[in-house]
Amino acid sequence: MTHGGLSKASAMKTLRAAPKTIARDPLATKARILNAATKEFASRGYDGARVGAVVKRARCNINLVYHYFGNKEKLFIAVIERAYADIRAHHKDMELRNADPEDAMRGLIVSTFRMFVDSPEAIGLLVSENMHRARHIKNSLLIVSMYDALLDFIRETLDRGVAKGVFRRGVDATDLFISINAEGYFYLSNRHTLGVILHQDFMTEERLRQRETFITDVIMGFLRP
Amino acid sequence: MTHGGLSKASAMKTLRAAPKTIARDPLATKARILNAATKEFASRGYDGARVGAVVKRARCNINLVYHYFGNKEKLFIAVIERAYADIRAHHKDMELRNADPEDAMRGLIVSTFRMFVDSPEAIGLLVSENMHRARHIKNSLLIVSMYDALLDFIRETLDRGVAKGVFRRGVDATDLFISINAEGYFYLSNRHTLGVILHQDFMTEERLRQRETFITDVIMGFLRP
Amino acid sequence: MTHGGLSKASAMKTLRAAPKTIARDPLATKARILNAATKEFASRGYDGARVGAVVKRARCNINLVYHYFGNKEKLFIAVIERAYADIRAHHKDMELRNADPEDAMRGLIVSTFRMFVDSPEAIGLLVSENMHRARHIKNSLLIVSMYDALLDFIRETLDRGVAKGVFRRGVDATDLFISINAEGYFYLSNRHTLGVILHQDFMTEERLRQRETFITDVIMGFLRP
Amino acid sequence: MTHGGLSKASAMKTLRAAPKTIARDPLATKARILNAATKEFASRGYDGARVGAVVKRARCNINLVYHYFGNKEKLFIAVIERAYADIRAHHKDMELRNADPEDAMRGLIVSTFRMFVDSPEAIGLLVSENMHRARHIKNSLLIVSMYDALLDFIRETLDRGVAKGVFRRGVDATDLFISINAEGYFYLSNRHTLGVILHQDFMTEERLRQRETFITDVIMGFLRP
DNA sequence: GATGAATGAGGTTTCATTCAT
DNA sequence: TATGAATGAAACCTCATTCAT
Repeated sequence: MTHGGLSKASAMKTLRAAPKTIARDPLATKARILNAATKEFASRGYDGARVGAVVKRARCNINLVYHYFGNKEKLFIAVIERAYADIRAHHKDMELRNADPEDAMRGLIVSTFRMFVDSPEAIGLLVSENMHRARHIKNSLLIVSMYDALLDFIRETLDRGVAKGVFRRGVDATDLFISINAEGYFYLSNRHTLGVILHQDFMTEERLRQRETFITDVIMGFLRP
Repeated sequence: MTHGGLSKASAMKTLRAAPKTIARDPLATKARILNAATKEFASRGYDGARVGAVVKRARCNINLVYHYFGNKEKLFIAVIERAYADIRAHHKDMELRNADPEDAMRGLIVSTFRMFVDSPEAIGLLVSENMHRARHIKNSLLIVSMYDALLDFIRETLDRGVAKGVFRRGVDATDLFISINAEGYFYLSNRHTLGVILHQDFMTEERLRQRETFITDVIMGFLRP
Repeated sequence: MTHGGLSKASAMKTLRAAPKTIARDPLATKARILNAATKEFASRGYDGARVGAVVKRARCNINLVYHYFGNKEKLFIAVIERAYADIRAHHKDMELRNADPEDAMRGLIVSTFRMFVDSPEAIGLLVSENMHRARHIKNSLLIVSMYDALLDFIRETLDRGVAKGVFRRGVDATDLFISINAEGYFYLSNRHTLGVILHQDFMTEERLRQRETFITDVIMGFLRP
Repeated sequence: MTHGGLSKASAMKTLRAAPKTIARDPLATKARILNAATKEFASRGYDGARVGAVVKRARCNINLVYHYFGNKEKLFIAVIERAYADIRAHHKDMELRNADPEDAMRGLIVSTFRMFVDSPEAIGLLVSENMHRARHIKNSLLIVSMYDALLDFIRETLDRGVAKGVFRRGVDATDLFISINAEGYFYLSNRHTLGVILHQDFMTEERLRQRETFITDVIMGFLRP
């Protein structure tokens, strides 16, 4: 997920007359709103987010938000739909790359962790959506079936590892998927409280590398036969 | 300055109405407020929580909240301080129980998971506190040093396991602590979105037992030499 | 932490009602608010003033006050800045009118008194601002230097009177300025308590004329060599 | 007026058992409340004053205020009645002291100014009472006739001065009384705004002496035949 | 006499949303 | 398309006052 950078391309097109308002480029405006909303919702949560803050960040009039997205809730839905799509896309190109089951698994672990690190909005949006009991994504057919392929990939990789004799038998793919995500998600989502009770800064590049290695060790160590 | 003259009626009519009291058990009232606030903050987050909802749950006048706790933020601090104390107490009596390092580690894993299961508020409060960048617990000396002993326990258990030849060498206690928490926390905190994308109900007793076993397997499997 | 589970209904129902607009003349609305606020603050003081009373007088929605002025305090600042500007403007056109020092001084005395009489808000606002230890005007560069020119005028008039032999020597311009204001201000600001202890109505046109004459006599009598 | 010191005498009696509460001396408690209320009302005005602040200053329970004084308004009335009595008492012993009319007049001028300087509460209370259109003192028979004697004294002194040839003829006693008060009152009540627009500190002992001299010069200079 | 719990009313402010241009 | 004025609802909080002990 690379929001905040998404609008750069279309923002290029905005260099024209300039009538008296900044941008007269509907698509760019809409993208700017979506990017701004992503940051706002991710960092403050749905309830903490202010549509006033979104329009400030997007440097546009508040009514454009309502014009393009209807209301706060629909704006939020647009935000998480795009976020989920980005997350899933992030995984897709990795799935078919490795023939070796151990490399494939290691790739998934690292890619999952790095996705959370590189897309700080992802966690914030997931937090919000869970606080609201997944009310929004529940109705999104797109999202509901988004992870079927990924689960298949995990299952298949596990099977190939077992067949090759490098993975233990009987590991549940769903639980494994959850664990792979959990190890990175919790580390990042709770970095502030963890920082306080563990007296560390968890966001230095060095510490992140240590965590990446640790997570890989945990999962791969567990998978050993 | 446009002229206007002094206004017609003077104010100073401050005679208010007479109330009629009901309860009259201060400790119980305060406890009721704290319990109600815990539920409200945990389920809605700090921003989503409404002081009005707290008093409704606590069946008391709204001003008692301000009488006893000052304001919404101080009430929230009181809530998380108690929550942290409860969580920590939950671990304390477990720490000294097992001589065997493997049993001790298994005990910690299970106890951590069950704590999250049995105290649904814990996760909600942690979520909120992290969304606000831990700004409340940062100033709580009590909380800041709360986990030092637990970390020592983990370190010592790891050492004993290594000495006994049942644990691998060189495992970082902090990362292990994070992983043990992550495995249960994420499963529960994200159960709603996970439920949607994985088509499962993660809160049945059976599924919870499965997860408990899985987490134990992951950590203990990883720790194998 | 007492257990309680997540609460029943989720929030996020933020659909508000639809309003029906009336006016639509922003400048007039803003002016109406400022005028109403001037009266309210002047007659009740800053603390006694109610934003609700302002909007009632201005016949507008309460939020427009916040839309245009930010908050109660900023509204108050806007009110006193305008009031000071009006007071000062009241004096300005008088300063250059008289070549004769005695006429000039008499003009200042009368004009000061009449300004207080004609702008009943002025006194109320000054009272309020002094009760709050001038904390609002302190930061107003405009107001801070507003009276420098008037003081120069007084100084110069005194000098010319001394040179002409009609004023006594050594009169402090600042103290004279204070006295000229004091004589009218106190008479008007304290008219209610004075009315009670002196058994008079101080606001009849006749009584006001008597006071005007008296003040002129006091100052000019004092200035005699 | 010497509030704030009034309770010292009766506070002496408080040195006894100390059951568990600070003072068990009703008179001292009542006096403490009255002194505290005087300061609070004087510095904040009626509307700005908080009965909570009064009880904090008086170090007593809030209900004692209601027990002794009924409510906020009655407390305020008690405060200004005592203040007026003190002001009047301040003048009384000066009235009969001087046989010489000029000395008597000078004495009144100085004594009035010093009364305002030494009793900072006096001005604050007068300000409040005038903002509320003298609502409270209007019904106080004591206060209504309090100044009759003082006015007589001024009239008589003026007459004696005219007879002696040192005062001008035809000066109105009421207006003179107002002016004598105005010169000191305004200087002190408006010292904050004056400080800002005139760039001076008006409360240094030196500046106060300068003002005292100036006021005396103004009135006595005016009274010259 | 003294205390602290409890209450109701209302005040300021925020915020999502819609109307009018 | 874009803008800013206008609106209603509700949130947090304060404060004077009274009840119960």
